[in-house]
Amino acid sequence: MQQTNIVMNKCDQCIVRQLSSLKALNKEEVIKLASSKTSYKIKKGEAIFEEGEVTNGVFCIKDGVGKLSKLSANGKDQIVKLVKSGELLGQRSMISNEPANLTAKAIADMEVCFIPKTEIINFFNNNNQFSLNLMQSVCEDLKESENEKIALVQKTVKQRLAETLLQLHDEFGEDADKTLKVQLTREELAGIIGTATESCIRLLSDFNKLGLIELVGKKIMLKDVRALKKLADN
Amino acid sequence: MQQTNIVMNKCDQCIVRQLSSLKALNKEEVIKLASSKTSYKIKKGEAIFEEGEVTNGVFCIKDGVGKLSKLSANGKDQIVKLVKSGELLGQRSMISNEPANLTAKAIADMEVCFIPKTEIINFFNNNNQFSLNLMQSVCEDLKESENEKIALVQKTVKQRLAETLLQLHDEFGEDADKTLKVQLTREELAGIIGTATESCIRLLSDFNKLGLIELVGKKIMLKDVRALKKLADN
DNA sequence: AAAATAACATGATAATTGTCATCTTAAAAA
DNA sequence: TTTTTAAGATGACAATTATCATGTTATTTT
Repeated sequence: MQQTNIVMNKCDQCIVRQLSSLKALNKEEVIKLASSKTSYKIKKGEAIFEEGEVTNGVFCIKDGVGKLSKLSANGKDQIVKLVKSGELLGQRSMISNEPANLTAKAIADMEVCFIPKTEIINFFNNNNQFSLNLMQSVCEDLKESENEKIALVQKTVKQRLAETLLQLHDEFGEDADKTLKVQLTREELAGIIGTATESCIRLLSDFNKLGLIELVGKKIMLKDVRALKKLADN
Repeated sequence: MQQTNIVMNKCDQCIVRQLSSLKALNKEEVIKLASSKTSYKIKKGEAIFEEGEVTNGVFCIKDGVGKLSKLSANGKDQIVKLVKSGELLGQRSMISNEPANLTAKAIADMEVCFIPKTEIINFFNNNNQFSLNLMQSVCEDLKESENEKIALVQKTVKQRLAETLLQLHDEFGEDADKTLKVQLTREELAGIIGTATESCIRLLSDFNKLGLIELVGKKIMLKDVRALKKLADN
């Protein structure tokens, strides 16, 4: 009794439980979840899963930041999405019954839990609110992906960089020194906006000269959010 | 009794019922469906719904071809997805409880049925197989969107055109004269691959000269599928 | 601390793609 | 059928972006 309580609390108070589709689970379900999950620590740069791998479950992100990306023929890494604590990972391929379409790697040290597919399917079939949540989460991803697809075509690299900087600021916030909290290399930033690393660096340098941002070493501080917004929207 | 049978058969034998998530519905549910749906005919060029519109339900495509697109600031129409008979339309915004993110227009004369949201939610909550199907359908869209997003960045316009021609051939097949069955204008084709109309026309002309395709008036015939595949995959 | 490596930066140049102008042909409207 | 409009085609040119080369500055590793 004592033990189940401890285990339950572990999942019950978890940030993922509070923010993701899992918030729809009832006490009993959370207890089941806690007993079937396994925890991992993943160091910056390491992979959670790789493209083509069969995951057979989803990953809860307790802490850290990760990237979902695909390697191209010419060796460039196109980043499809960043994920942070509170989110679930690998929902799509689990539901589609397919190997992972993308590689998931840690950008900052991560703590994740793995939940086996059988558990998720069970929740999906028996908890309408959970299945609706999961559905809405995938729908949200779809909308975002479609809009990014459109932006890739309709906006210039400069516009996309401005837009991405604003998004990173919105989603991850800033450090005490007012710089962006997510620590991306220029190469990774280029991978998000879909351009060459040099182009990205050059534009950051331009933005810096124009006073839109300030480069503090490798870190980036947004100086003129209004102008960046204007630039992003053309 | 006689009447319910007739109505039920109408939906029961419909191609959408056979191909979409709706295949999971049982007899009773199909009867409910048939009594709540409304049918429309939509002429080529007309809209089913427009961006920003609240649809409050999904559309079944009984016949015809449609495009989901978004108009850019400079007046260009980026096509996100083509839809054909047997598919459902507007699932995402219905589930997300949001106005439509994209505009849906007919590319060829269409017959569609509208199913109100209340019905779909009802099926979703009471029929596990239906909700799983719907989920998988959205997941499939997501995977496709992500892969297209990656292709948009990692491939040249030439490669994307080759790829798109092959996809159109795969998905819609060819007419008796061996030309592609979907009748897209050059502008629409350009909207799919995400390029300027002139660039698209120029590349089609190049492909023609290289013997990869043949231009029969406005129609396109694939002549060398193998070479097109090689080009698309780089 | 020294050496090695990775990340950042910038110039020079080439390739790709977009824009504008003009023309032809096909389709729709009068 | 004639007129008008839309779609397709092609050239000339400009803008954007990628690539290659090279140098500098931070990080790691030894």
